[in-house]
Amino acid sequence: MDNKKRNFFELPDKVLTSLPTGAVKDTVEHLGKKIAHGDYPTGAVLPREDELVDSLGVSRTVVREAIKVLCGKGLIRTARRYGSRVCPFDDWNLLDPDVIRWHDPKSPQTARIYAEATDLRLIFEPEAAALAAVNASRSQRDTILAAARAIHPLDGQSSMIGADYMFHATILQASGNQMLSQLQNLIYAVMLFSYAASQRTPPEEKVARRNHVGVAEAIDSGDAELARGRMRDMLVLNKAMADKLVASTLQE
Amino acid sequence: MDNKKRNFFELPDKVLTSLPTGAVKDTVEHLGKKIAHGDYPTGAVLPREDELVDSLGVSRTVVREAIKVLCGKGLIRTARRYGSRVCPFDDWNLLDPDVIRWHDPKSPQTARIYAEATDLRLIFEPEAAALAAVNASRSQRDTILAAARAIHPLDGQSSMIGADYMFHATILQASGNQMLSQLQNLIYAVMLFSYAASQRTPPEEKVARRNHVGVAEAIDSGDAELARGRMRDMLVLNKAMADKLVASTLQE
DNA sequence: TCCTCAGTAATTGTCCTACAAATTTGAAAA
DNA sequence: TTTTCAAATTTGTAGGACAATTACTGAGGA
Repeated sequence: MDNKKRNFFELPDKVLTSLPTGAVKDTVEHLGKKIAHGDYPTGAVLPREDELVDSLGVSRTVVREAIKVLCGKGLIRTARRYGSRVCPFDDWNLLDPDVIRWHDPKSPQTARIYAEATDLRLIFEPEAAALAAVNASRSQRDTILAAARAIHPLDGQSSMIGADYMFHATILQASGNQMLSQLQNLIYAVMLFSYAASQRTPPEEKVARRNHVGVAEAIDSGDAELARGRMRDMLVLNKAMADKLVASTLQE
Repeated sequence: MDNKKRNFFELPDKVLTSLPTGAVKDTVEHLGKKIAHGDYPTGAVLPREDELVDSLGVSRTVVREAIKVLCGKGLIRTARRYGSRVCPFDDWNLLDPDVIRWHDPKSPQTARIYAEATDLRLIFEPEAAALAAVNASRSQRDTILAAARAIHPLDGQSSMIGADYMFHATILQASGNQMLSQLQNLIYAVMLFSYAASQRTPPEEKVARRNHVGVAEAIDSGDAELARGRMRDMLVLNKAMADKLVASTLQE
């Protein structure tokens, strides 16, 4: 079966703000990113609605609907005569797909967030792998195996991330737990960050691929214990690299 | 120190939709609950904006802003000439505090969700306890201990839930991981469901209290391994009860 | 100088109307 | 039966008016 396409696993280029394409979506994205990037620090007041109308070139209707969406995600809070203030970070819906996606992968400020996300992965993913070993369907097992084997450094970074993401996302889905499955957004963000922040060396890539295949085979064989252990080992290694990366990013 | 107030741990009666109080918030809550309760099944089309204007007695502006917020949480999707359809359940932001809160604790339909949430708790709470044993501040350890000891069946259900919630929420906060901490919404929802669906017997309550205090003392002593183990044991027991409850709820 | 209090101004909240854009529907034609 | 095209319908955007709330200002008094 050598005729299988190399670039099989595509990155989800289309992001999924469930808002319809249009001015409101664009405005939400624009403001959401600016806030997540720290352009407006905690407690800062956003420009008035009128000013946003002028600067963004949309109607007040659009500005208001966008602001309401951001309120719903906990990023800002509005009050009459006061304006729109940026909420303290604790109040943000950090697990919201959009909020996760809006963090700037290239910003050192968000390195801390990715460190926490990596810790979370270390908690969830071994269990997800164990559940997947039991619950995965035939086709899911195939996808996981194929994705693991598709991690070829030769194919370019985009293809690698695509396969890597598909591997982890499918395991979460195969766990059979829908809430667990939603954490794939987190994994995706962590991946973008780590790929953006560091180039892995070819030997590291080779190890990564072997580890992924090992996990996939354990899941395929239905061995929950083995799958959990291998996933944990892989992520521990991952976390060690992430911590080193975060430390170097923060000290700059 | 017997003069400490019994009803010390209050339930968070005020819900925290970060939307300002007003017509928009009310409309979001109204529609969000109806959708989460299954009044509009997947793929169903919501009433037109005009009809909502009439039936809810608010302006179209308000209806539209509310709908946009719900779009942002993945509950619905809008299109010109088509209306607002309810998205498939997979697309909902199941970890959004509001979405979690909107599930009807008394509906048997949502029992499945709470089963999944209970599984999730079993995954992350033992680790949170272990982290808390290491990272908790002095006052956090005190709060955890006090909350565990405040689980008195005599004080009434509301007070019990309050103490129970404070116990688990403080542990998550003390873990030092902000994303982990946000899962306290999940715990709160599970708690409301289980307390609403079943009355625990006094002996069960006594066991529950002893278990909580055991975890709290392990955290207080800084023994991460012990804390993890005790939390897991407690939750395994909890899950057994939850599964029994879900089974009986579903077969009705 | 500092405090109190009432008035004023500023900002978001709600309502309304009008029109644009897109897409389903249905009828007409090949 | 299939294709094409027009019409009707529903959400999307724009913009204006006023209400409600509250931060700010300044006058007056202690």
